[in-house]
Amino acid sequence: MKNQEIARIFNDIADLLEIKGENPFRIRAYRRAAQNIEALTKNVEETPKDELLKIPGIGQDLAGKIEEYLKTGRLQFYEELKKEVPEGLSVLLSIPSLGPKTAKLLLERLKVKDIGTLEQLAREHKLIGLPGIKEKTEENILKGIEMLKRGMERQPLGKVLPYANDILDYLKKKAPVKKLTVAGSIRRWKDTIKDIDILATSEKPKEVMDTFVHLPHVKDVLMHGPTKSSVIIHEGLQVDLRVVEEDSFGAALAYFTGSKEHNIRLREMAMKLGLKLNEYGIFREKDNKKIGGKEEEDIYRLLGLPYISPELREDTGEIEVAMAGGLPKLVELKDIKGDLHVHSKWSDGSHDFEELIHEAKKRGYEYIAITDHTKGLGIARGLNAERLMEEKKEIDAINKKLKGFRLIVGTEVDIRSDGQMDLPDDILKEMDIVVASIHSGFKQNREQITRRLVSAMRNPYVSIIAHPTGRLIGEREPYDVDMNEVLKVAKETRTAIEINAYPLRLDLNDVYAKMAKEMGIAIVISTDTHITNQFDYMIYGVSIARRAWLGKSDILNTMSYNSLMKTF
DNA sequence: GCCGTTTTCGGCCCGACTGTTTTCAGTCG
Repeated sequence: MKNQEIARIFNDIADLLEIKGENPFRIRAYRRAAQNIEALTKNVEETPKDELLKIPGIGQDLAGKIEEYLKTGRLQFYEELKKEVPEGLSVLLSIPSLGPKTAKLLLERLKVKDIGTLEQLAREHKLIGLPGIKEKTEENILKGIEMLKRGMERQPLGKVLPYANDILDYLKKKAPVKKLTVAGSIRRWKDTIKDIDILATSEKPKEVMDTFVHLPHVKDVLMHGPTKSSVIIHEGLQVDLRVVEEDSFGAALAYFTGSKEHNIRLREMAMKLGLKLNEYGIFREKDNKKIGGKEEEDIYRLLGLPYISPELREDTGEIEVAMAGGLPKLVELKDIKGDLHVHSKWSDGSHDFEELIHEAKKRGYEYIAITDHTKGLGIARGLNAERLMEEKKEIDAINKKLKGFRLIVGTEVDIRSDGQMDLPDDILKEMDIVVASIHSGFKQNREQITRRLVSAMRNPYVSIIAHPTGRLIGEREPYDVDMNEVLKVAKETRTAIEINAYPLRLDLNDVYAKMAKEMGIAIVISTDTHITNQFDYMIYGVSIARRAWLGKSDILNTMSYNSLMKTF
Protein backbone atom coordinates (compact mmCIF):
# COMPACT_ATOMS: atom_id res chain seq x y z
CA MET A 1 0.00 0.00 0.00
CA LYS A 2 1.31 3.40 -0.95
CA ASN A 3 -0.96 5.30 1.48
CA GLN A 4 1.84 6.21 3.88
CA GLU A 5 4.16 7.14 1.04
CA ILE A 6 1.70 9.60 -0.45
CA ALA A 7 0.89 11.05 2.96
CA ARG A 8 4.58 11.67 3.52
CA ILE A 9 4.97 13.41 0.18
CA PHE A 10 1.99 15.67 0.84
CA ASN A 11 3.42 16.56 4.23
CA ASP A 12 6.79 17.28 2.61
CA ILE A 13 5.10 19.53 0.09
CA ALA A 14 3.39 21.37 2.94
CA ASP A 15 6.79 21.94 4.60
CA LEU A 16 8.31 23.21 1.39
CA LEU A 17 5.40 25.53 0.66
CA GLU A 18 5.64 26.83 4.21
CA ILE A 19 9.26 27.80 3.75
CA LYS A 20 8.41 29.48 0.48
CA GLY A 21 5.87 31.56 2.40
CA GLU A 22 2.95 30.29 0.35
CA ASN A 23 -0.74 30.72 1.15
CA PRO A 24 -1.27 29.13 4.59
CA PHE A 25 -4.59 27.66 3.51
CA ARG A 26 -2.98 25.88 0.62
CA ILE A 27 -0.48 24.45 3.08
CA ARG A 28 -3.28 23.36 5.37
CA ALA A 29 -4.97 21.66 2.45
CA TYR A 30 -1.88 19.50 1.85
CA ARG A 31 -1.58 18.64 5.53
CA ARG A 32 -5.23 17.73 5.81
CA ALA A 33 -5.02 15.58 2.70
CA ALA A 34 -1.90 13.87 4.06
CA GLN A 35 -3.66 13.04 7.27
CA ASN A 36 -6.69 11.65 5.54
CA ILE A 37 -4.62 9.49 3.21
CA GLU A 38 -2.76 8.16 6.22
CA ALA A 39 -6.03 7.30 7.92
CA LEU A 40 -7.54 5.84 4.77
CA THR A 41 -8.80 2.32 5.34
CA LYS A 42 -8.54 1.33 1.70
CA ASN A 43 -5.52 0.68 -0.41
CA VAL A 44 -5.10 3.91 -2.33
CA GLU A 45 -3.84 1.92 -5.31
CA GLU A 46 -7.17 0.14 -5.49
CA THR A 47 -9.23 3.30 -5.04
CA PRO A 48 -10.68 4.84 -8.22
CA LYS A 49 -10.62 8.59 -8.70
CA ASP A 50 -14.29 9.19 -7.91
CA GLU A 51 -13.71 7.40 -4.59
CA LEU A 52 -10.64 9.52 -3.88
CA LEU A 53 -12.76 12.64 -4.38
CA LYS A 54 -15.04 11.50 -1.58
CA ILE A 55 -12.18 11.66 0.92
CA PRO A 56 -12.51 14.87 2.93
CA GLY A 57 -9.93 17.39 1.82
CA ILE A 58 -9.17 15.73 -1.52
CA GLY A 59 -10.34 17.62 -4.59
CA GLN A 60 -9.67 17.39 -8.33
CA ASP A 61 -6.11 18.66 -8.04
CA LEU A 62 -4.91 16.37 -5.26
CA ALA A 63 -6.74 13.37 -6.67
CA GLY A 64 -4.89 14.07 -9.92
CA LYS A 65 -1.58 14.28 -8.08
CA ILE A 66 -2.26 10.94 -6.39
CA GLU A 67 -3.02 9.35 -9.74
CA GLU A 68 0.10 10.83 -11.28
CA TYR A 69 2.25 9.43 -8.49
CA LEU A 70 0.68 5.98 -8.66
CA LYS A 71 1.03 5.88 -12.43
CA THR A 72 4.53 7.28 -12.86
CA GLY A 73 6.12 6.74 -9.46
CA ARG A 74 6.91 10.43 -9.13
CA LEU A 75 5.21 13.79 -8.75
CA GLN A 76 6.36 16.56 -11.06
CA PHE A 77 5.17 19.35 -8.77
CA TYR A 78 7.00 17.83 -5.80
CA GLU A 79 10.25 17.35 -7.74
CA GLU A 80 10.21 20.97 -8.88
CA LEU A 81 9.47 22.21 -5.41
CA LYS A 82 12.43 20.27 -4.05
CA LYS A 83 14.68 21.96 -6.59
CA GLU A 84 13.51 25.39 -5.48
CA VAL A 85 14.08 24.90 -1.77
CA PRO A 86 17.56 23.84 -0.64
CA GLU A 87 17.67 20.34 0.74
CA GLY A 88 17.94 20.25 4.51
CA LEU A 89 16.20 23.55 4.99
CA SER A 90 12.96 21.88 5.94
CA VAL A 91 14.85 20.16 8.75
CA LEU A 92 15.17 23.62 10.32
CA LEU A 93 11.42 23.59 10.81
CA SER A 94 11.80 20.71 13.22
CA ILE A 95 13.68 22.99 15.62
CA PRO A 96 11.25 24.05 18.35
CA SER A 97 10.56 27.80 18.32
CA LEU A 98 11.87 28.10 14.78
CA GLY A 99 9.17 28.40 12.17
CA PRO A 100 8.94 29.04 8.44
CA LYS A 101 9.41 32.80 8.67
CA THR A 102 12.68 32.50 10.53
CA ALA A 103 13.86 29.64 8.34
CA LYS A 104 13.26 31.74 5.26
CA LEU A 105 15.01 34.72 6.82
CA LEU A 106 18.03 32.60 7.73
CA LEU A 107 18.26 31.23 4.21
CA GLU A 108 17.94 34.58 2.50
CA ARG A 109 20.21 36.62 4.74
CA LEU A 110 22.80 34.11 5.93
CA LYS A 111 22.46 31.28 3.40
CA VAL A 112 21.77 28.84 6.24
CA LYS A 113 20.82 25.49 4.79
CA ASP A 114 21.33 23.03 7.62
CA ILE A 115 21.31 22.75 11.37
CA GLY A 116 25.09 22.46 11.75
CA THR A 117 25.69 25.82 10.06
CA LEU A 118 22.91 27.42 12.04
CA GLU A 119 24.30 26.18 15.32
CA GLN A 120 27.77 27.52 14.53
CA LEU A 121 26.43 30.93 13.49
CA ALA A 122 24.32 31.13 16.64
CA ARG A 123 27.31 30.28 18.83
CA GLU A 124 29.32 33.02 17.15
CA HIS A 125 26.39 35.41 17.75
CA LYS A 126 26.05 36.07 14.06
CA LEU A 127 22.27 35.85 14.09
CA ILE A 128 21.93 38.98 16.19
CA GLY A 129 21.11 41.96 14.10
CA LEU A 130 18.81 40.20 11.70
CA PRO A 131 15.37 41.79 11.81
CA GLY A 132 13.61 40.68 14.97
CA ILE A 133 16.52 38.67 16.33
CA LYS A 134 18.42 39.62 19.48
CA GLU A 135 20.22 37.67 22.22
CA LYS A 136 17.13 35.92 23.53
CA THR A 137 16.00 34.60 20.15
CA GLU A 138 19.49 33.36 19.44
CA GLU A 139 19.56 31.62 22.81
CA ASN A 140 16.19 30.03 22.08
CA ILE A 141 17.38 28.75 18.73
CA LEU A 142 20.38 27.10 20.40
CA LYS A 143 18.09 25.68 23.06
CA GLY A 144 15.80 24.36 20.34
CA ILE A 145 18.71 22.67 18.58
CA GLU A 146 19.70 21.04 21.86
CA MET A 147 16.16 19.79 22.37
CA LEU A 148 16.06 18.41 18.85
CA LYS A 149 19.37 16.62 19.38
CA ARG A 150 18.17 15.06 22.61
CA GLY A 151 15.37 13.62 20.57
CA MET A 152 11.85 14.75 21.33
CA GLU A 153 10.39 11.71 19.68
CA ARG A 154 6.92 10.45 20.28
CA GLN A 155 6.84 7.94 23.12
CA PRO A 156 4.52 4.97 23.60
CA LEU A 157 1.29 5.80 25.40
CA GLY A 158 1.91 3.01 27.90
CA LYS A 159 5.14 4.68 28.99
CA VAL A 160 3.73 8.21 29.08
CA LEU A 161 0.48 7.56 30.92
CA PRO A 162 2.17 6.74 34.26
CA TYR A 163 4.20 9.99 34.07
CA ALA A 164 1.01 11.92 33.39
CA ASN A 165 -0.79 10.32 36.30
CA ASP A 166 2.11 11.06 38.61
CA ILE A 167 2.05 14.74 37.66
CA LEU A 168 -1.71 14.82 38.18
CA ASP A 169 -1.26 13.35 41.67
CA TYR A 170 1.30 15.99 42.57
CA LEU A 171 -0.84 18.84 41.30
CA LYS A 172 -3.87 17.52 43.12
CA LYS A 173 -1.91 17.51 46.37
CA LYS A 174 0.11 20.70 46.01
CA ALA A 175 -1.89 23.15 43.90
CA PRO A 176 -5.28 24.79 44.52
CA VAL A 177 -7.03 22.95 41.67
CA LYS A 178 -10.65 21.87 41.54
CA LYS A 179 -11.07 19.83 38.38
CA LEU A 180 -7.97 18.22 36.95
CA THR A 181 -7.69 15.96 33.92
CA VAL A 182 -5.43 14.89 31.08
CA ALA A 183 -6.46 16.06 27.65
CA GLY A 184 -4.67 16.05 24.29
CA SER A 185 -3.59 12.90 22.52
CA ILE A 186 -3.55 10.94 25.78
CA ARG A 187 -7.27 11.48 26.16
CA ARG A 188 -7.70 10.45 22.55
CA TRP A 189 -5.64 7.32 23.37
CA LYS A 190 -3.22 7.75 20.51
CA ASP A 191 -0.66 4.93 20.53
CA THR A 192 2.25 7.35 20.76
CA ILE A 193 2.41 10.68 22.54
CA LYS A 194 4.46 13.79 21.90
CA ASP A 195 3.41 15.85 24.89
CA ILE A 196 1.28 15.61 27.97
CA ASP A 197 -1.62 18.07 28.06
CA ILE A 198 -3.27 18.78 31.38
CA LEU A 199 -6.35 20.90 32.06
CA ALA A 200 -7.32 22.29 35.44
CA THR A 201 -9.92 24.60 36.88
CA SER A 202 -8.99 26.89 39.73
CA GLU A 203 -9.84 30.20 41.32
CA LYS A 204 -6.13 30.83 41.77
CA PRO A 205 -4.62 30.07 38.37
CA LYS A 206 -1.40 31.93 39.09
CA GLU A 207 -0.67 29.76 42.12
CA VAL A 208 -1.34 26.64 40.07
CA MET A 209 1.10 27.81 37.42
CA ASP A 210 3.79 28.60 39.96
CA THR A 211 3.41 25.19 41.59
CA PHE A 212 3.49 23.50 38.21
CA VAL A 213 6.73 24.98 36.94
CA HIS A 214 8.42 24.04 40.23
CA LEU A 215 7.36 20.38 40.29
CA PRO A 216 10.27 18.00 40.95
CA HIS A 217 9.62 16.44 37.52
CA VAL A 218 10.54 19.67 35.77
CA LYS A 219 13.83 19.96 34.00
CA ASP A 220 13.23 23.08 31.96
CA VAL A 221 10.52 25.75 31.80
CA LEU A 222 9.56 26.69 28.25
CA MET A 223 6.69 29.00 28.99
CA HIS A 224 5.22 30.40 32.18
CA GLY A 225 2.12 32.54 31.83
CA PRO A 226 -0.85 33.27 34.06
CA THR A 227 -3.13 30.58 32.57
CA LYS A 228 -0.81 28.46 30.44
CA SER A 229 2.62 27.00 31.05
CA SER A 230 4.87 24.47 29.35
CA VAL A 231 7.74 22.52 30.83
CA ILE A 232 10.08 19.72 29.84
CA ILE A 233 10.25 16.88 32.36
CA HIS A 234 13.27 14.69 33.03
CA GLU A 235 11.95 11.93 30.77
CA GLY A 236 12.26 14.43 27.90
CA LEU A 237 8.57 14.99 27.35
CA GLN A 238 6.86 18.35 27.12
CA VAL A 239 4.01 18.94 29.55
CA ASP A 240 1.47 21.72 28.95
CA LEU A 241 -0.87 22.91 31.67
CA ARG A 242 -3.84 25.15 31.04
CA VAL A 243 -6.08 26.62 33.74
CA VAL A 244 -9.56 27.98 33.10
CA GLU A 245 -12.57 28.87 35.22
CA GLU A 246 -15.09 26.22 36.16
CA ASP A 247 -17.65 27.70 33.80
CA SER A 248 -15.37 27.12 30.80
CA PHE A 249 -14.27 23.60 31.68
CA GLY A 250 -16.22 21.82 28.93
CA ALA A 251 -15.13 24.16 26.17
CA ALA A 252 -11.54 24.07 27.39
CA LEU A 253 -11.62 20.28 27.58
CA ALA A 254 -12.84 20.07 23.99
CA TYR A 255 -10.26 22.61 22.87
CA PHE A 256 -7.40 20.96 24.74
CA THR A 257 -8.34 17.41 23.73
CA GLY A 258 -8.12 18.23 20.05
CA SER A 259 -7.19 17.11 17.65
CA LYS A 260 -6.29 20.49 16.28
CA GLU A 261 -7.89 19.58 12.97
CA HIS A 262 -11.07 18.40 14.67
CA ASN A 263 -11.23 21.71 16.54
CA ILE A 264 -10.81 23.70 13.36
CA ARG A 265 -13.75 21.87 11.83
CA LEU A 266 -15.91 22.52 14.90
CA ARG A 267 -15.04 26.21 14.82
CA GLU A 268 -15.84 26.43 11.13
CA MET A 269 -19.20 24.85 11.83
CA ALA A 270 -19.80 27.31 14.64
CA MET A 271 -19.07 30.23 12.32
CA LYS A 272 -21.62 29.03 9.81
CA LEU A 273 -24.22 28.89 12.56
CA GLY A 274 -23.48 32.46 13.64
CA LEU A 275 -21.56 31.22 16.66
CA LYS A 276 -18.03 31.53 17.91
CA LEU A 277 -16.19 28.68 19.59
CA ASN A 278 -13.05 29.01 21.70
CA GLU A 279 -11.65 27.46 24.87
CA TYR A 280 -13.86 29.65 27.03
CA GLY A 281 -17.17 28.61 25.61
CA ILE A 282 -19.52 28.84 22.69
CA PHE A 283 -20.87 32.34 21.99
CA ARG A 284 -23.49 34.03 19.82
CA GLU A 285 -21.72 36.15 17.23
CA LYS A 286 -24.19 39.05 17.29
CA ASP A 287 -24.11 39.93 21.00
CA ASN A 288 -21.18 37.79 22.17
CA LYS A 289 -23.46 36.08 24.68
CA LYS A 290 -22.14 32.81 26.01
CA ILE A 291 -24.62 30.01 25.43
CA GLY A 292 -22.61 27.02 26.62
CA GLY A 293 -19.25 25.59 27.57
CA LYS A 294 -19.45 24.33 31.14
CA GLU A 295 -19.84 20.79 29.85
CA GLU A 296 -18.14 19.31 26.82
CA GLU A 297 -21.50 18.00 25.65
CA ASP A 298 -22.74 21.61 25.28
CA ILE A 299 -20.36 22.21 22.41
CA TYR A 300 -21.53 19.30 20.28
CA ARG A 301 -25.19 19.83 21.12
CA LEU A 302 -25.10 23.52 20.15
CA LEU A 303 -23.42 22.66 16.87
CA GLY A 304 -26.19 20.19 16.14
CA LEU A 305 -23.96 17.16 16.54
CA PRO A 306 -24.16 14.06 18.69
CA TYR A 307 -21.37 13.77 21.25
CA ILE A 308 -18.19 12.54 19.60
CA SER A 309 -15.88 10.39 21.75
CA PRO A 310 -12.33 11.70 22.12
CA GLU A 311 -10.92 8.61 20.39
CA LEU A 312 -12.66 9.61 17.16
CA ARG A 313 -11.64 13.26 17.08
CA GLU A 314 -9.10 13.25 14.28
CA ASP A 315 -11.05 14.92 11.47
CA THR A 316 -10.86 11.75 9.45
CA GLY A 317 -14.55 11.69 8.67
CA GLU A 318 -16.10 11.55 12.14
CA ILE A 319 -17.77 14.94 11.75
CA GLU A 320 -19.43 14.06 8.46
CA VAL A 321 -20.62 10.73 9.84
CA ALA A 322 -21.82 12.37 13.06
CA MET A 323 -23.86 14.87 11.03
CA ALA A 324 -25.52 12.00 9.22
CA GLY A 325 -26.24 10.35 12.57
CA GLY A 326 -24.10 7.33 11.72
CA LEU A 327 -21.55 7.15 14.53
CA PRO A 328 -21.17 3.62 15.89
CA LYS A 329 -21.69 2.79 19.53
CA LEU A 330 -18.11 2.10 20.53
CA VAL A 331 -16.99 -0.97 22.43
CA GLU A 332 -16.28 -0.45 26.13
CA LEU A 333 -14.02 -2.22 28.58
CA LYS A 334 -17.03 -3.67 30.39
CA ASP A 335 -18.13 -5.41 27.16
CA ILE A 336 -15.06 -7.64 27.23
CA LYS A 337 -15.93 -11.10 28.55
CA GLY A 338 -12.54 -12.76 28.42
CA ASP A 339 -8.95 -12.73 27.24
CA LEU A 340 -7.89 -15.02 24.41
CA HIS A 341 -4.11 -14.74 24.66
CA VAL A 342 -2.67 -15.63 28.05
CA HIS A 343 0.59 -17.33 29.03
CA SER A 344 1.02 -19.55 32.07
CA LYS A 345 3.94 -21.08 33.95
CA TRP A 346 3.86 -23.91 31.45
CA SER A 347 5.80 -21.62 29.08
CA ASP A 348 7.11 -18.15 29.92
CA GLY A 349 4.22 -16.88 32.05
CA SER A 350 4.63 -16.29 35.78
CA HIS A 351 1.46 -17.85 37.14
CA ASP A 352 -0.32 -21.15 37.44
CA PHE A 353 -3.90 -21.65 36.32
CA GLU A 354 -5.47 -20.98 39.73
CA GLU A 355 -3.85 -17.56 39.96
CA LEU A 356 -4.82 -16.69 36.40
CA ILE A 357 -8.40 -17.76 36.99
CA HIS A 358 -8.58 -15.75 40.20
CA GLU A 359 -7.32 -12.59 38.50
CA ALA A 360 -9.53 -13.06 35.45
CA LYS A 361 -12.62 -13.47 37.62
CA LYS A 362 -11.67 -10.31 39.50
CA ARG A 363 -11.97 -8.49 36.18
CA GLY A 364 -15.42 -9.90 35.56
CA TYR A 365 -14.33 -12.33 32.84
CA GLU A 366 -16.17 -15.52 31.95
CA TYR A 367 -13.22 -17.22 30.30
CA ILE A 368 -9.57 -16.97 29.34
CA ALA A 369 -7.65 -18.93 26.77
CA ILE A 370 -4.37 -20.45 27.85
CA THR A 371 -2.10 -19.98 24.85
CA ASP A 372 1.40 -20.99 25.78
CA HIS A 373 4.26 -20.86 23.31
CA THR A 374 5.35 -23.81 21.22
CA LYS A 375 8.74 -25.47 21.10
CA GLY A 376 10.23 -23.27 18.36
CA LEU A 377 10.42 -20.54 20.96
CA GLY A 378 13.01 -22.20 23.15
CA ILE A 379 13.76 -18.99 24.98
CA ALA A 380 10.15 -18.89 26.17
CA ARG A 381 10.20 -22.54 27.26
CA GLY A 382 7.84 -23.35 24.41
CA LEU A 383 5.94 -26.63 24.65
CA ASN A 384 6.39 -29.63 22.41
CA ALA A 385 3.44 -31.75 21.34
CA GLU A 386 3.66 -34.03 24.32
CA ARG A 387 3.85 -31.23 26.89
CA LEU A 388 1.01 -29.34 25.23
CA MET A 389 -1.20 -32.40 25.45
CA GLU A 390 -0.28 -32.75 29.13
CA GLU A 391 -1.25 -29.12 29.63
CA LYS A 392 -4.56 -29.77 27.90
CA LYS A 393 -5.23 -32.67 30.21
CA GLU A 394 -4.66 -30.50 33.25
CA ILE A 395 -6.90 -27.74 31.90
CA ASP A 396 -9.65 -30.25 31.14
CA ALA A 397 -9.47 -31.49 34.71
CA ILE A 398 -9.68 -27.98 36.13
CA ASN A 399 -12.63 -27.11 33.91
CA LYS A 400 -14.58 -30.00 35.36
CA LYS A 401 -14.36 -28.33 38.75
CA LEU A 402 -15.09 -24.76 37.58
CA LYS A 403 -18.50 -23.15 37.70
CA GLY A 404 -19.35 -20.09 35.62
CA PHE A 405 -15.84 -19.82 34.26
CA ARG A 406 -13.92 -21.63 31.56
CA LEU A 407 -10.31 -22.09 30.68
CA ILE A 408 -10.09 -22.40 26.93
CA VAL A 409 -7.49 -24.86 25.68
CA GLY A 410 -5.19 -23.13 23.26
CA THR A 411 -1.68 -22.45 22.09
CA GLU A 412 0.26 -19.62 20.54
CA VAL A 413 1.82 -21.63 17.79
CA ASP A 414 4.98 -20.21 16.28
CA ILE A 415 4.94 -19.62 12.54
CA ARG A 416 8.35 -20.87 11.50
CA SER A 417 10.51 -18.95 9.09
CA ASP A 418 9.55 -21.33 6.27
CA GLY A 419 5.85 -20.79 6.95
CA GLN A 420 5.33 -24.17 8.61
CA MET A 421 3.38 -24.34 11.88
CA ASP A 422 5.61 -25.29 14.79
CA LEU A 423 3.31 -28.22 15.73
CA PRO A 424 1.60 -30.75 13.47
CA ASP A 425 -2.06 -30.45 12.53
CA ASP A 426 -3.11 -33.50 14.56
CA ILE A 427 -2.01 -31.64 17.70
CA LEU A 428 -3.47 -28.26 16.69
CA LYS A 429 -6.71 -30.06 15.98
CA GLU A 430 -7.01 -30.90 19.67
CA MET A 431 -7.03 -27.22 20.68
CA ASP A 432 -10.17 -25.12 21.21
CA ILE A 433 -8.35 -22.16 19.72
CA VAL A 434 -5.02 -21.74 17.96
CA VAL A 435 -3.32 -18.38 17.99
CA ALA A 436 -0.57 -18.15 15.39
CA SER A 437 2.20 -15.60 15.28
CA ILE A 438 5.65 -14.71 14.05
CA HIS A 439 8.55 -14.51 16.50
CA SER A 440 11.56 -14.83 14.26
CA GLY A 441 12.86 -13.95 10.82
CA PHE A 442 11.70 -10.36 11.10
CA LYS A 443 14.20 -9.35 8.46
CA GLN A 444 12.67 -11.48 5.75
CA ASN A 445 11.37 -9.65 2.72
CA ARG A 446 7.80 -8.60 2.16
CA GLU A 447 6.91 -11.58 0.06
CA GLN A 448 8.33 -14.12 2.51
CA ILE A 449 6.69 -12.62 5.60
CA THR A 450 3.36 -12.26 3.84
CA ARG A 451 3.56 -15.84 2.62
CA ARG A 452 4.20 -17.08 6.18
CA LEU A 453 1.12 -15.32 7.54
CA VAL A 454 -0.98 -16.45 4.61
CA SER A 455 0.02 -20.07 5.06
CA ALA A 456 -0.84 -19.85 8.76
CA MET A 457 -4.29 -18.51 7.93
CA ARG A 458 -4.82 -21.27 5.38
CA ASN A 459 -4.17 -23.85 8.09
CA PRO A 460 -7.66 -25.12 9.01
CA TYR A 461 -6.93 -25.08 12.74
CA VAL A 462 -5.53 -21.57 13.10
CA SER A 463 -8.22 -19.33 14.61
CA ILE A 464 -6.40 -16.04 15.25
CA ILE A 465 -3.33 -14.21 13.98
CA ALA A 466 -1.65 -12.48 16.91
CA HIS A 467 0.27 -9.20 16.77
CA PRO A 468 0.06 -9.24 12.99
CA THR A 469 2.73 -6.65 12.15
CA GLY A 470 5.27 -7.49 14.85
CA ARG A 471 6.02 -3.92 15.83
CA LEU A 472 7.37 -2.85 19.22
CA ILE A 473 6.73 0.86 19.46
CA GLY A 474 9.96 2.78 19.77
CA GLU A 475 12.02 -0.43 19.71
CA ARG A 476 11.31 -2.41 16.59
CA GLU A 477 9.70 -1.43 13.32
CA PRO A 478 6.95 -3.69 12.02
CA TYR A 479 8.23 -6.36 9.70
CA ASP A 480 7.71 -5.70 6.02
CA VAL A 481 4.35 -7.24 5.32
CA ASP A 482 1.60 -6.71 2.76
CA MET A 483 -1.26 -6.09 5.18
CA ASN A 484 -3.66 -5.58 2.31
CA GLU A 485 -3.03 -9.18 1.25
CA VAL A 486 -3.05 -10.49 4.83
CA LEU A 487 -6.45 -8.96 5.52
CA LYS A 488 -7.87 -10.28 2.25
CA VAL A 489 -6.82 -13.81 3.15
CA ALA A 490 -8.11 -13.36 6.71
CA LYS A 491 -11.48 -12.49 5.23
CA GLU A 492 -11.40 -15.43 2.85
CA THR A 493 -10.31 -17.99 5.45
CA ARG A 494 -12.45 -16.44 8.21
CA THR A 495 -9.43 -16.07 10.44
CA ALA A 496 -9.76 -13.58 13.28
CA ILE A 497 -7.16 -10.86 13.71
CA GLU A 498 -5.85 -9.77 17.09
CA ILE A 499 -5.49 -6.31 18.51
CA ASN A 500 -2.66 -7.02 20.90
CA ALA A 501 -3.19 -4.73 23.87
CA TYR A 502 0.36 -4.86 25.21
CA PRO A 503 1.20 -1.13 25.26
CA LEU A 504 4.41 -1.47 23.26
CA ARG A 505 2.65 -3.51 20.61
CA LEU A 506 -0.87 -2.14 20.05
CA ASP A 507 -0.85 -4.31 16.98
CA LEU A 508 -3.07 -4.11 14.89
CA ASN A 509 -2.94 -0.36 15.06
CA ASP A 510 -6.06 1.79 14.74
CA VAL A 511 -5.94 2.21 10.95
CA TYR A 512 -5.52 -1.49 10.18
CA ALA A 513 -8.15 -2.41 12.77
CA LYS A 514 -10.63 -0.08 11.09
CA MET A 515 -9.70 -1.54 7.73
CA ALA A 516 -10.30 -5.05 9.07
CA LYS A 517 -13.71 -4.09 10.40
CA GLU A 518 -14.73 -2.54 7.10
CA MET A 519 -13.70 -5.75 5.34
CA GLY A 520 -15.87 -7.76 7.71
CA ILE A 521 -13.02 -9.51 9.49
CA ALA A 522 -13.58 -10.70 13.06
CA ILE A 523 -11.36 -9.03 15.63
CA VAL A 524 -10.23 -10.10 19.09
CA ILE A 525 -8.64 -7.88 21.71
CA SER A 526 -6.06 -9.75 23.80
CA THR A 527 -3.44 -8.77 26.34
CA ASP A 528 -0.77 -11.43 25.79
CA THR A 529 -0.54 -11.55 29.58
CA HIS A 530 2.59 -13.07 31.15
CA ILE A 531 2.10 -11.55 34.64
CA THR A 532 -1.37 -11.07 36.03
CA ASN A 533 -1.26 -7.28 36.32
CA GLN A 534 -0.90 -7.28 32.54
CA PHE A 535 -4.57 -8.24 32.34
CA ASP A 536 -5.09 -4.52 32.95
CA TYR A 537 -3.59 -3.72 29.55
CA MET A 538 -6.99 -4.61 28.10
CA ILE A 539 -7.98 -0.93 28.28
CA TYR A 540 -5.23 -0.07 25.77
CA GLY A 541 -6.56 -2.62 23.32
CA VAL A 542 -10.12 -1.45 23.81
CA SER A 543 -8.98 2.09 23.15
CA ILE A 544 -7.32 1.12 19.88
CA ALA A 545 -10.58 -0.59 18.96
CA ARG A 546 -12.50 2.58 19.79
CA ARG A 547 -10.11 4.64 17.69
CA ALA A 548 -10.87 2.16 14.91
CA TRP A 549 -14.61 2.83 15.28
CA LEU A 550 -15.27 -0.71 16.51
CA GLY A 551 -18.43 -1.64 18.35
CA LYS A 552 -19.13 -4.54 20.65
CA SER A 553 -20.37 -6.73 17.82
CA ASP A 554 -17.11 -6.36 15.88
CA ILE A 555 -15.16 -8.06 18.65
CA LEU A 556 -15.32 -11.78 19.32
CA ASN A 557 -14.31 -11.72 22.97
CA THR A 558 -17.36 -9.68 23.89
CA MET A 559 -19.34 -12.88 23.32
CA SER A 560 -20.33 -15.39 25.93
CA TYR A 561 -18.31 -18.58 26.08
CA ASN A 562 -20.89 -20.67 24.25
CA SER A 563 -21.32 -18.28 21.33
CA LEU A 564 -17.58 -17.82 21.09
CA MET A 565 -16.92 -21.54 20.82
CA LYS A 566 -19.38 -21.83 17.97
CA THR A 567 -17.38 -19.33 15.91
CA PHE A 568 -14.04 -21.15 16.12
C1' DG B 1 -5.99 23.67 -2.51
C1' DC B 2 -10.75 22.83 -0.79
C1' DC B 3 -15.45 23.91 -0.58
C1' DG B 4 -20.69 25.62 -0.86
C1' DT B 5 -29.43 24.70 2.80
C1' DT B 6 -25.99 32.24 2.86
C1' DT B 7 -21.15 31.49 -1.95
C1' DT B 8 -18.59 27.94 -8.10
C1' DC B 9 -15.34 32.90 -5.98
C1' DG B 10 -13.85 34.35 -1.83
C1' DG B 11 -13.70 32.87 2.05
C1' DC B 12 -10.76 29.57 5.04
C1' DC B 13 -10.25 28.89 13.83
C1' DC B 14 -8.74 31.02 17.72
C1' DG B 15 -6.09 32.52 21.50
C1' DA B 16 -1.70 32.28 24.84
C1' DC B 17 2.86 33.41 25.30
C1' DT B 18 7.37 35.34 24.01
C1' DG B 19 10.50 38.60 22.32
C1' DT B 20 10.94 42.45 19.97
C1' DT B 21 8.43 45.68 19.66
C1' DT B 22 5.80 51.18 21.42
C1' DT B 23 1.32 47.95 18.88
C1' DC B 24 2.91 43.48 16.80
C1' DA B 25 4.80 39.22 14.47
C1' DG B 26 6.07 34.63 15.06
C1' DT B 27 5.28 30.20 16.96
C1' DC B 28 2.60 26.82 18.97
C1' DG B 29 -1.24 23.82 19.80
